[in-house]
Amino acid sequence: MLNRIILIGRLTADPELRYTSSGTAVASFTLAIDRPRVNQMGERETDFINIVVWQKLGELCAQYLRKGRLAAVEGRLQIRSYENKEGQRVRVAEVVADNVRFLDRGDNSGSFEGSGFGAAGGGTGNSGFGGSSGGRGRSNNPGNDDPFIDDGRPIDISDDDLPF
Amino acid sequence: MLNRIILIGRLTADPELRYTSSGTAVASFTLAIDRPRVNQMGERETDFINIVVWQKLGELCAQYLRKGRLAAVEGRLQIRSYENKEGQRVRVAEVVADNVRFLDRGDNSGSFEGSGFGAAGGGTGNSGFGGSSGGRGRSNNPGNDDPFIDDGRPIDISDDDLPF
Amino acid sequence: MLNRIILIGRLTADPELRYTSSGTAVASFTLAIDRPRVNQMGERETDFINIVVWQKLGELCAQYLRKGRLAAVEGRLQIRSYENKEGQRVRVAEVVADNVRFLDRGDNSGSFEGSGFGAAGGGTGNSGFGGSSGGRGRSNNPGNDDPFIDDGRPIDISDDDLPF
Amino acid sequence: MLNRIILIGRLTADPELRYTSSGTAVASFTLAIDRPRVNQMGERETDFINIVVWQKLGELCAQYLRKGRLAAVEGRLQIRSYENKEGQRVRVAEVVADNVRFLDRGDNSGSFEGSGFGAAGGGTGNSGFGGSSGGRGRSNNPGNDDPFIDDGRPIDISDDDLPF
DNA sequence: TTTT
DNA sequence: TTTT
Repeated sequence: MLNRIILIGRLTADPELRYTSSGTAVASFTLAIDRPRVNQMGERETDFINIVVWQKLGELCAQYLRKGRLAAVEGRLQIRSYENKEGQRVRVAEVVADNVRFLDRGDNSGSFEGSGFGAAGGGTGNSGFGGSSGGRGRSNNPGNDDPFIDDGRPIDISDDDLPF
Repeated sequence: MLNRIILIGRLTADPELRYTSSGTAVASFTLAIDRPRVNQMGERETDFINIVVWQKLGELCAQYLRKGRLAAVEGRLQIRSYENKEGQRVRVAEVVADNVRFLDRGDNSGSFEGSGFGAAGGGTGNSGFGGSSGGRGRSNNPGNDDPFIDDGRPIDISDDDLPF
Repeated sequence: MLNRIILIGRLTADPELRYTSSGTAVASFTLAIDRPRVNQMGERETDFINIVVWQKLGELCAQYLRKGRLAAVEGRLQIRSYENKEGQRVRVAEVVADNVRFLDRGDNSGSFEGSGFGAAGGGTGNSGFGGSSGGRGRSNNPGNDDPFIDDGRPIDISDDDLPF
Repeated sequence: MLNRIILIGRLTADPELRYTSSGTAVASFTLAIDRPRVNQMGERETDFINIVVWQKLGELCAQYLRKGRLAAVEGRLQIRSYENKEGQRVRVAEVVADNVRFLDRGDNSGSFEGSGFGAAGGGTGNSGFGGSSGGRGRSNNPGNDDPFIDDGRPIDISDDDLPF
């Protein structure tokens, strides 16, 4: 009935941008978020939360966000379930973002100012990607050392994953 | 830096109430939440999200919530990582709730009215649990058929899991 | 940069449905929300928060919500500033909702099941209003006893108020 | 039943720190938050939202936040109603924060790193106020030129305003 | 101005 | 009354 999450954290790595077979952009990255309190051993723990951003907003994330940057993400928690190569059901939690704010500019930034959903709305058109625009896929990973496998994300993104 | 989630959904089963070795109560249940839109195949999908509630508020959940009930949950998304019996790292997503609202009374309800954090705060005293108040543990599960194993939750809850 | 509010409360009265001069629907109602704790005098206080819902979702609210009903509202807090008839600047806080959930059915309800943003998106084509579709306006209130005046809402809703 | 708001914006001025007659700290400031879209006239509008922060977290805000700084605020929307000197009822909306994050350090900052609720919890013992710790009060404002009057905030904060 |  |  209602599913809303708001996160502020730092990217653990540069975003990855991929495209579905029909050319829809999807960016993914992980946000590191420190827990508010230290645990029993006095250590500060961190949650690493996977974020998925579709379409133009995803392209903006891939363009402007970088490892270490601070971002605010607003979206919906989604539990995806798939079968891994050992035939076991694996459940993956990820946040499907519909609003992302870039909260620091970094040291090397130019005149770019904020962005996110608003900017995405006003955008510059759909950038015209062809079908399978060179993106990563099994063929690019013959050694099967695809980091997404361990990670629970499918090698190829199908249009069935589209949330809209 | 910030991690806040708000959910409204229905319980897939009655809550389970357990106790840590030091006697702290912890309730857990799963919320079924329909996605706002149908997918490519025109099906309405559902996310099943595990909720964990500590202390008195957990006991209130165990007492008043039942399978099928509608509840609002407010908390923090936590990614717990542990090693399963095959020695693989498994990541479990769960929401640690600090506020729960009971949104329908059910047919057989008495005069009970609402609850959640407020009630927990003002509550009626700490209900006097002894140290290890009989809770479930490995000793209660000699056959090792513990449903929590498949589920990614440890058989015994240790005090290290306490979020406060 | 980010402005998100989620409320659950009961309607203090039936929603009011009006139309801008160009025929856009807008519903408004007030939600009564009890504070989580009692105050110094041991009284439970209540916040009365004005909600505004545009377009089709507004029409659904007007159709299904009634005084006393429980609703969840998700949106943005907006501070509107206008000049009253004494020439003073008045600031009005209201929540512009983009998601509303109907959380109880009431006693006399039929088979209606949930709704809100999802339903609004897929909707039944409940549209096609003419210009000023009979709505209330100054001409309907010659005695100037319009409750909206005291309330800080303009007598006529202009298209300038549209948030989209 | 539930009332949660999350905001990210910039302070319009330095926070003000006051104390109740019993010595409880309360900080207040205003957050400027741009609306996500431009209005009919193509202008970007801004909401100015008053924030109130009690106790130690309020003192941290007063210590570290300054005009122009970016902050994330999490709390509850409260509608306070009082009678002004003309005898009219005035309603004031404000957010009572229970979590504040300082999102930029500014140019002249030292080594201070983040803060907010967590820091407030573990804090550095910044306490020990006497009864009426020199704070402002009517006696300090014989000329009645108190800026809070226009603002809708009472001249003296009474302990009745305490939300805990 | 208010809801249960 | 306002911030970048």
